Amino acid sequence: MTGTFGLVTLYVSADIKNILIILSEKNVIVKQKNVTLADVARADGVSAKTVSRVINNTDYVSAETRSQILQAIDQLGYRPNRMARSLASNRSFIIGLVIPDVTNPFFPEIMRGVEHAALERGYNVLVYNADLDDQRERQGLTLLEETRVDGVIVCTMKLADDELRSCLQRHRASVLINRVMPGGPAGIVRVDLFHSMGRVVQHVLDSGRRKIGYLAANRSVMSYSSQQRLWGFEATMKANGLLVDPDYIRSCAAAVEDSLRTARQLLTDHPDIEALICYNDMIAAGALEACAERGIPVPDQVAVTGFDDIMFSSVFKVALTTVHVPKFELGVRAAQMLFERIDGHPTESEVVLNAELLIRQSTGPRRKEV
Amino acid sequence: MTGTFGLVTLYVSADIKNILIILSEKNVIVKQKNVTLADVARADGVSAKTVSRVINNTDYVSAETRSQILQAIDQLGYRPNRMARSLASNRSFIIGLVIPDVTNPFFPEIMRGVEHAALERGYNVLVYNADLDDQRERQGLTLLEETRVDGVIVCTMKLADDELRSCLQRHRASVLINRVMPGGPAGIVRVDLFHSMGRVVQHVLDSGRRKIGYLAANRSVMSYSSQQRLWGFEATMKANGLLVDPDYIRSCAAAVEDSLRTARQLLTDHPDIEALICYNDMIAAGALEACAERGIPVPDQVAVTGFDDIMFSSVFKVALTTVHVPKFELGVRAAQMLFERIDGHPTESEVVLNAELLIRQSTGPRRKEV
DNA sequence: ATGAAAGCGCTAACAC
DNA sequence: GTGTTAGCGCTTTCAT
Repeated sequence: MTGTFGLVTLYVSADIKNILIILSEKNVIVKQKNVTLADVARADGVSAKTVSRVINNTDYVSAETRSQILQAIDQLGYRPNRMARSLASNRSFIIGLVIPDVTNPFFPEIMRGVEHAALERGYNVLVYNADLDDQRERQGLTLLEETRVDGVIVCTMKLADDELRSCLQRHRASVLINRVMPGGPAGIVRVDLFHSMGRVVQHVLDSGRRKIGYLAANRSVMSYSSQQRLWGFEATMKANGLLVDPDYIRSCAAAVEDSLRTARQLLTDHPDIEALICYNDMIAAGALEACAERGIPVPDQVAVTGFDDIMFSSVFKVALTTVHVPKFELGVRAAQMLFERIDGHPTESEVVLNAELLIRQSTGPRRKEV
Repeated sequence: MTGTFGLVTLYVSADIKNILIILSEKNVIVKQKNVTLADVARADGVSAKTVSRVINNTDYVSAETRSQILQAIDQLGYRPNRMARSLASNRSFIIGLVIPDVTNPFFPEIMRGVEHAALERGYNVLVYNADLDDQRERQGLTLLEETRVDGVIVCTMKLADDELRSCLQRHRASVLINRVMPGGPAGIVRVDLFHSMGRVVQHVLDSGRRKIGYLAANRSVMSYSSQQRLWGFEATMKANGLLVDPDYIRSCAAAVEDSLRTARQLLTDHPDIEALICYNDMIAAGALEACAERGIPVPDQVAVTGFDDIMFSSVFKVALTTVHVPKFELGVRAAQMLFERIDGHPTESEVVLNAELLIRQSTGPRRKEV
């Protein structure tokens, strides 16, 4: 083929589809696109297998051959095709991570933990954000299966036990974060949501408050995590001889806007409320806003608590009392547990990490004179 | 093969490696693992290609055959292998998204936009979080290349122009968010960072303030985005006949903790400061904290501004004046632009979306009596 | 220490 | 409408 581009005439003999022509100011670079293992092998006069040995660091290859191959790889701009590699080896070195909502700062921290542990082991992480939609949860799990990831880490979701179990069953290995599944195929890494919420509630009751509102997070179905926290609340109330009026429990989406609306309504319906216990920090942010709007002093009149200890909980209108959950660590441990399972040597089936009550300004003694 | 498990004797004739035996309380389920297209075809007595037609919805297949195949797929639990599919078709239907920091709520919103647009087009999104590390940025771009994604969307990063250009060059299609690259291979979707920051500064100056501190975000290298915002600040100061004292400009990591430290120091060094202009909302959160610690009233004594309008900026100690950036939209447009490029019909090379000054409580008239 | 051949699961380009 | 034949780019046997 002959073509004239500006002042340059190119003579190209190879397959035209595989040629990449780069024109910069002073020079013309003709490169082959889609360079394959075979191309590298050909350039070096060795077999494909030898090149494969070099890029995978398996078996011995003479130092000389190796460096020559490395050089050719660099020169040709070769990048191994992961798809082909996975297909042939039946291993993708990718793990999947399904999270319900990236916009909740709780999950990005888990992501970071998973990534950290994965990178260390030479794995890559494919993150799927379900965006609070249970249809998307299904889609994510299916996509990851089609991608033939080596394993999946799933954060607490709305999928029912049965469906989730059968989804996980289909994966080579799986780990659940903050969700239990007795007799399920998955490893479990979690904190004790029930008792942690209990500690929050006890802390609030200890300051002499009795009329307690609860802001729950649930749309259609209640997740395991919503359930545990709510039960923790109820159990602690009961343990203190207090009745829980169902009208003091409201639910909303785990987002600032929605919880603000819900908190407003609750405060209007029950102006005598002395504390707002929230499912998580995002909801607590809305609760604090609602109090601020109404000029309700926190904690002098109303105490507010969150859960998770997201990065921003200390800079809210009032620094938030919450439960510090080791998010990064949760991610790291989940990944490690997954690798054990991928390798076929699971040592533990469940790990419970510590979560600690973190007392800041949004709780404390009630000042009656208000 | 014959094996005795408990009371059950199994006679299995197929390849033992491909058998999955599920023992539940009452029954034994023998399933084939790793079901392939060929298995489905065999079960139905049709050719592989016909099955392929059904799962891809290409060409016509008689309704009867189709429903039979669908049934067999369901019964066998078949899941197409994306790796094999990509390898054969040279299309992955995956796009890559590289973001610098998931823990900054700015990026999750972009993610959602990209995902939204991608899902609509049948694409999946592989997110790579560089975790504020330029080495990780490289790794991400390389991983995506090895994965043979159909295109990449890259959010403003620290990689130098030359290196980024050559990375993008290697991809089939690419779009940059909030970063320009003249003559580069990538499409561009951005907001006008320079002028938006200018508007923020003008707004602050208009309230009569003159001693302005600037909290920049940069570690080793300044990103395009850091640069634009800083320049916007400097240009507006100059346009108002004000000198910028370099010691009023400090830089820190874009995280609450670090900006708190930096803001403290700046306020100590220059107690006469009247405003803190921040690179983004996360840094502004730290600035507000520093003011709160010192009992400095905002905005009566010091005004504080952010940039991005992250979800939490309205619930900070003082509701933050900031620039509302259409994050979701940025993601959607970037994805759409990428698809045009993947399809080989790019219509636009650069799109500039509107960003608006959002005035909340952290700015306003200075109250001299303080 | 290196190579040859087969095949991973799928799609593409043709047949029929 | 449906089947056949080749690969896609790599790893795996098994040779040598």
